[in-house]
Amino acid sequence: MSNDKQPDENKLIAERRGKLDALRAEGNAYPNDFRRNAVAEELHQTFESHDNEALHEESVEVSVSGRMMVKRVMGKASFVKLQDRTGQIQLRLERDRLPEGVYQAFKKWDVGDIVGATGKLFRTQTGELTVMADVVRLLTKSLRPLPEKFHGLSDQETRYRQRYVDLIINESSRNVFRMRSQIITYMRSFLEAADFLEVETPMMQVTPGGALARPFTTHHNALDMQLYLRIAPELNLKRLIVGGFERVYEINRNFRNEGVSTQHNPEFTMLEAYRAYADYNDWMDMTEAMLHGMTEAILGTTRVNYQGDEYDFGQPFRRITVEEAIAAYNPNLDMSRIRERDYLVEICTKLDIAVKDGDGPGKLQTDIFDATCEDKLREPIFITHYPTEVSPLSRANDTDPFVTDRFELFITGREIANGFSELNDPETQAARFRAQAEYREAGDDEAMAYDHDYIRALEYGMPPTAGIGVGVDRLVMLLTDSPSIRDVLLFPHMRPEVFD
RNA sequence: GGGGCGUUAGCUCAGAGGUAGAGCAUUCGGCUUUUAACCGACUGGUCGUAGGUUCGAUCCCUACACGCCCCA
Repeated sequence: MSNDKQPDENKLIAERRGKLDALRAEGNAYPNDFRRNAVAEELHQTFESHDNEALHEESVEVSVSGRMMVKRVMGKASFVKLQDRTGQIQLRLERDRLPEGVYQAFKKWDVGDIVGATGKLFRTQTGELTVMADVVRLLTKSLRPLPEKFHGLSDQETRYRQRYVDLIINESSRNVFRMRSQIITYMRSFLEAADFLEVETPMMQVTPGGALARPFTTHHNALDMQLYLRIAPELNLKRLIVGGFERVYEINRNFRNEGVSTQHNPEFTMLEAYRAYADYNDWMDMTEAMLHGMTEAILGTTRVNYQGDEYDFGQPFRRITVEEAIAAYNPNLDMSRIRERDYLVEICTKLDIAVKDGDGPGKLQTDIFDATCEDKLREPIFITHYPTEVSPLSRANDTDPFVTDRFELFITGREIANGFSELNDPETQAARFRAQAEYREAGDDEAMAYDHDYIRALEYGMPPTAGIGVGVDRLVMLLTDSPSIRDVLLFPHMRPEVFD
């Protein structure tokens, strides 16, 4: 056993391996017959108002277990703190209360070991609820020392690569992931309450669609064919609307073959939801209601602190069009010419935005919006009416077909959600796909592929529908005040570690 | 892809062209109500990797790796 050495072995680990060898010699070093009947937080709550005298009279015996995070030996008695999933509970060990030899053995145990104990509750002189151990057992030997007790673990790389250590040490990190779970649970309950059906659609697709992005490719050996990891579930979810489910949603991973940054991870989580007989205005209302309710339920307030600034999720969010936003942040522009390609090219040149031959006025408008408006949209705001040219799956506006009935929600200068009334005219959709195919041939590898089956589905008739996508990771970042997406992903993508 | 910063003991961090430092942890001893427990003694290093400059490099230079941040 002990010769299966890890490459980063050191003296501290060697000492613990020696202790493990001794445990093996004595019997089962990894027992699984200890059962607890209480967890820390529950005990603190239940006995919050019980003083030492009351506890003595009640004579409450409990069994607890967890990781030993503190070990203070004072001669013939010791204090220990065990950390379980709810918090920490203190033990007191006295040599003369424990069976012969147990206390001597305990002295060899290390901080980080998993320990179980049974005994009566009491309060120490300073009032801390504590278990006076009559039984104490080492349940799992920890071979690796934990980070230093005061400063903890702050090295970012180790926190991401060895998330298990981060979670052991950093309460704040545990809280981020608890809150992430609550946020997703809230989304589910919000949508379930509105009679949405949760579905799961393929991660591996023959034709990647539903977004403008570069896909990951993979290969199916038995069928000898190329497959793509999905960049969005959109087209499949709308097939389900055609199928008659009318209200569906999926919370799951998308994969995009792009750079890694504080805002981007190659795989990330999206909520996508589609609702028949609704339009993009209905979804703006629902999104507002969901975020309002979510912040209240999870944070207890609709005021969200993010990186030193406060954002109000309680008020109705402003709604302005892309062109209004461009006008607001570029006061010198001649808005009467804002759809003229020549004029837009001129502006882009001034702004140092690269213009490609195939870029029409809609694309150029969007580029100008991205460059001059996006990062200034701090308070929650819906930007509406994105150009049809850059919205191949959105329904064109009835009175102004240059734009679509689409919105994006921005908060802290970041895109949080994207929704629109769906294009359900199969012939128009086919034409939009053809246009995308031309962009692709012109060299745009983010352009959409023509999806024949999706057109066929629309030909059966998709009821008037609107949908939304919400970037779950970015929302979690906002509500947990996390500066990087890696802080809200349990195992963020990292370059492989070299073990030499 | 470009730029900036970083990489020293298990962890958190100092350091200076001339024998590598602290605190915590570990090891040993003491201590029966501690709270970063305390007291005493000891131990622990390929200074990210590879080259170069130099009498001498962990320090200066170059490249590379990994990470963090900013930009595209």
